[in-house]
Amino acid sequence: MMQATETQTIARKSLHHELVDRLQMLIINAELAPGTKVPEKLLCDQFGVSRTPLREALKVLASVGLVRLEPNRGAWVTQVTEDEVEEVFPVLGALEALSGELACKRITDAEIEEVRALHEQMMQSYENRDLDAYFSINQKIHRAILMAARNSTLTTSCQALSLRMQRARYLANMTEGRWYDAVQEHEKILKYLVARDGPKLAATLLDHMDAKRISVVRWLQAREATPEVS
Amino acid sequence: MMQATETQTIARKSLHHELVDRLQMLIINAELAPGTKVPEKLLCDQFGVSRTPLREALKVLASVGLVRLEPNRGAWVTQVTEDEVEEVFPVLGALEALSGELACKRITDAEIEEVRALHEQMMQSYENRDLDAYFSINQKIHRAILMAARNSTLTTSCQALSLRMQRARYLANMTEGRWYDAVQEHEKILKYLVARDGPKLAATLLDHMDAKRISVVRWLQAREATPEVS
DNA sequence: TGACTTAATTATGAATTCAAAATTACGTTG
DNA sequence: CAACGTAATTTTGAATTCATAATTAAGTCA
Repeated sequence: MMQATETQTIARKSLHHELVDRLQMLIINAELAPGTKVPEKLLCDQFGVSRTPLREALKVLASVGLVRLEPNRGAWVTQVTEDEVEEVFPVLGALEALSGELACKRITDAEIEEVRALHEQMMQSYENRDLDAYFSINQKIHRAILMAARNSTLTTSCQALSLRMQRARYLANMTEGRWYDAVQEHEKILKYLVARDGPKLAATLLDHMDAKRISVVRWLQAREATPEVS
Repeated sequence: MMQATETQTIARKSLHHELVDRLQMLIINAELAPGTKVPEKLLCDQFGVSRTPLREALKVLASVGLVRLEPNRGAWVTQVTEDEVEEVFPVLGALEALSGELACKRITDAEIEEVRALHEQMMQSYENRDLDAYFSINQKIHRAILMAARNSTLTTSCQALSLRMQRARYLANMTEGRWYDAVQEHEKILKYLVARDGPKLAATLLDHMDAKRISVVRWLQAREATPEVS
């Protein structure tokens, strides 16, 4: 009746587009380690593609800052630096604040219920001290608010910057105290979303992002002071 | 003593990077018309390059939304739609507001003087009803504020979105009334920058962008109602 | 003539090839 | 044996080639 769906899935996007996604994943999960060279040949073999589409994908990744292209020396996975964090988080904050603002105007009751459900799941993860689950749900909440803003340009911009900050689980570092604070912030986020109070939600998201920035910078600084672990 | 600088300049960036810039220019100046197909072969001939680097450049341009890639049907120059304008301007507004906020914290007295000089030039252009000069200087002012914010991520994000809105001189359409208002807004922008009043500057830039959005949408709507001119 | 097939042509996506640059391996000399 | 210089190897950037999909042109039949 129909071909295997996998064939369709692979055929759906062009090769280079598929590769952009795959490479992004590898970089975010630090399977391609920050600061290392992108092993072009190896990846071609692994994905079973030629260098042409892979290199096309690398150009795209370079344009969003996930890799750096050095003339005649290939592509290198970029590292998250303190300077970069200080730059990206304020921008991300402004964009998330806008998403909150817009979401309050456009979100449906059903969508609010979805966020509430996610929020409760997240709280459960907090109780269980299950950091992986907490982060996964956390991201879903932010994405849900972004979706409710009904602005694909905003979505794209936000996600591009988020990706850069998501690398190597940098965000997964939380002290007990920071985790508690983050949870409190999320209570406010839900409250203002339910109340559809745009300005207050925007302000809270901005604070939330700023607190995250401080936490990440602190961790990077501690990391820097520590001798490199293999 | 040294090679011709042009050789250096050409050698500095890779071919695909150079092509990204060139194609961007062609699209912004509508030499590649919105809605038309990107003439791959012709451009290769004109630039004297093979398809490989040109196609790499097209993938990058697609990722920022200046072209759309249709599977097996090539690259098409995207059109500025009303929906897109309604999406992009709020995001650009949030980013410019942030740039104003940050600029007030970081701008030097010398830089403020530069902006003031640009502002005066722009006013002169307004007196002379020289729209081209006005727009050129206008952009320089916004860029100067952006530079003063000292945030390259913000700069990149802003410029990517600005590019999309700059296409085909859409912004160059102004009624006499809108032009007057824009000039008033710019007086406020300068005033708050000089006073280093971040919040007020941010708010003014936001309003400025919103007014621009309305003006552009109005023009697009009028355009839509008009039978197509060659 | 005008709609529909089918064949020729062209354009696209991706693999391959090739020249030039960078890296590595090796040998030489102080 | 350590530093330098040179040759072999690998990698990179870009041109070329090739299979396939899309478009155009030509031919057929009502």
